[in-house]
Amino acid sequence: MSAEESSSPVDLLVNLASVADDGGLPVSPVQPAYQQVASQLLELIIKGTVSVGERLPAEGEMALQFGVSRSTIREALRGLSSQRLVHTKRGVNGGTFVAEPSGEHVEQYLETTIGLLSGVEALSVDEILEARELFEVPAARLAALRRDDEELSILKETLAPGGFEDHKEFHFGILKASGNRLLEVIARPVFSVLETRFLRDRASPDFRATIEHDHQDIYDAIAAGDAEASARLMFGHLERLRPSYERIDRAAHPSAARPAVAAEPA
Amino acid sequence: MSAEESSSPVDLLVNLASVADDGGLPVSPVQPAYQQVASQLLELIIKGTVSVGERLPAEGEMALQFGVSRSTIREALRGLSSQRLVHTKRGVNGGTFVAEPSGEHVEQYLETTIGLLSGVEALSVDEILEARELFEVPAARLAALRRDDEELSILKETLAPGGFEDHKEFHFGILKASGNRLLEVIARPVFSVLETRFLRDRASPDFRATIEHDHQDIYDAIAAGDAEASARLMFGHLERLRPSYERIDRAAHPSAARPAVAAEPA
DNA sequence: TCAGGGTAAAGGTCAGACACTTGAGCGTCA
DNA sequence: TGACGCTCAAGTGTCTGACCTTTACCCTGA
Repeated sequence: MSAEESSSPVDLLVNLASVADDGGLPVSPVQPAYQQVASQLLELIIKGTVSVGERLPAEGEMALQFGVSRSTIREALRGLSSQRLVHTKRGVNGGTFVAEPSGEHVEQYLETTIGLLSGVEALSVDEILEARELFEVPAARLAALRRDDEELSILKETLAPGGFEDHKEFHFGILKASGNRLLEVIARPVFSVLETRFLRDRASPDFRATIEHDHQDIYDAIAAGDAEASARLMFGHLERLRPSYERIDRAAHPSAARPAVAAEPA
Repeated sequence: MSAEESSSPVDLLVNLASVADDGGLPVSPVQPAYQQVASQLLELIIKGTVSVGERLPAEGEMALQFGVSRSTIREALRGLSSQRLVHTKRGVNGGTFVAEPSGEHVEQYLETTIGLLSGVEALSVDEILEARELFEVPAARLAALRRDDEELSILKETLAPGGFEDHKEFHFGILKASGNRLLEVIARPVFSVLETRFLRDRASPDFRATIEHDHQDIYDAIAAGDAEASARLMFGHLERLRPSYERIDRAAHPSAARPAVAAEPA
């Protein structure tokens, strides 16, 4: 422990040797060094010991401080950077920086994972459809109450021509207008998974017309600030779409066939 | 391209050299090799070219196939394994395996990320509280309709002694009883973030008693199968808890002060 | 004042070596 | 015959040390 300067941006923990728990039934005594390093860095980030945008020591320095090789440090860093907790820059003044957490990445992650879960019977289409209802119906209600003019005009633009993307953008627009960013971040990937993995009849003749008609009605309700109508119409819209999604084995859980619970129009 | 045996479990893509897009405004022409490798492996996993539980080639083999060094392969693998897309085992018959996606990890990831987002003004407590309401009120409604005897008895156990953990377990029990695993996976971390980061008055005198009383009422409604009462009571419960959470700067968005939209008791 | 090249810090990549883990096969001994 | 234990080999984990590449900054000269 050379107490030479201690001028490093962060005083890293440095105690690779302790075993930590695990909890798993299989024995697995120690974690690999790269995991231990990653855990310690993660802790620094979560606890705010290093703040967003701050630079971590150079890889070589960290290797010295942790008492491991640079490769090990790099492997730990790769794990963190793939979770968008840090990002690296090359060149002079380069280095590893604590990343600003972004909703976008969460969405991307959720989309991948929900897709994977559904492909492994850990999640049925019914559950995803139901969750979508649970998210988007209230979102429509909130949008009617909170949308500002800009959000409204963006929403309106998605009504007109009938581009493929507009279907998606309409729903995303409502989520945005709901004013709840957590809801938005969570509901978007749910929507995306349904659209990209389970939607059939994508080009059916009436299908498109029905959707566009529904969207128009929902838009009108939101524009009018009628919360309950917005919710009711969104609910009807989603129910109408329901048969268009492919069903896969509904495993385990005895979930009722038709939820029909999300909205309760007066 | 040695077409010697081609007996490898997976025929990897091998085309490190193409640049791929990026989209970012900053120039950044090519991606690092480890990212390209990670992307290609990710694609194999998402598209199901390699299925869950299957073993990827050994690190050394992949290094040959991709035309990069083993360190590069390992860095790519670390990224994937930190997202729980693969996991590695040592020893004979060890290797890198496509992981079974698990809800648990999603929860853990969401908890971390939501916590981080809230610590960076990208998410206000109000939004998280509102989202919780949006998730748990319908969950209570669904639980009343779907809970089986086992779920009910587990729920009952969380009522009695008043342990600290029981508060949490009660809410988790309801999410489980809702029968929607996606809702469960998403709502649990939202709850956890609120409890661990924003809850004050944790040990207030009446606080505990109020909570336990509410829980009892909700339990009774669920046990009775009264969906609307369950939803209404859960809504009331959450509204009552609301002042116990710390407020932070509500940035940007003009979100209304009191949502009070999640439930609409008849 | 501005353009151009040099420089050095830091990440990216490579090669090769050795250590550690662990299942499987084999052999020994009771 | 069966249980114990040894050895082996495949594969990940880790280290070393080198070199390449990128890039902000400085210095020089027109």
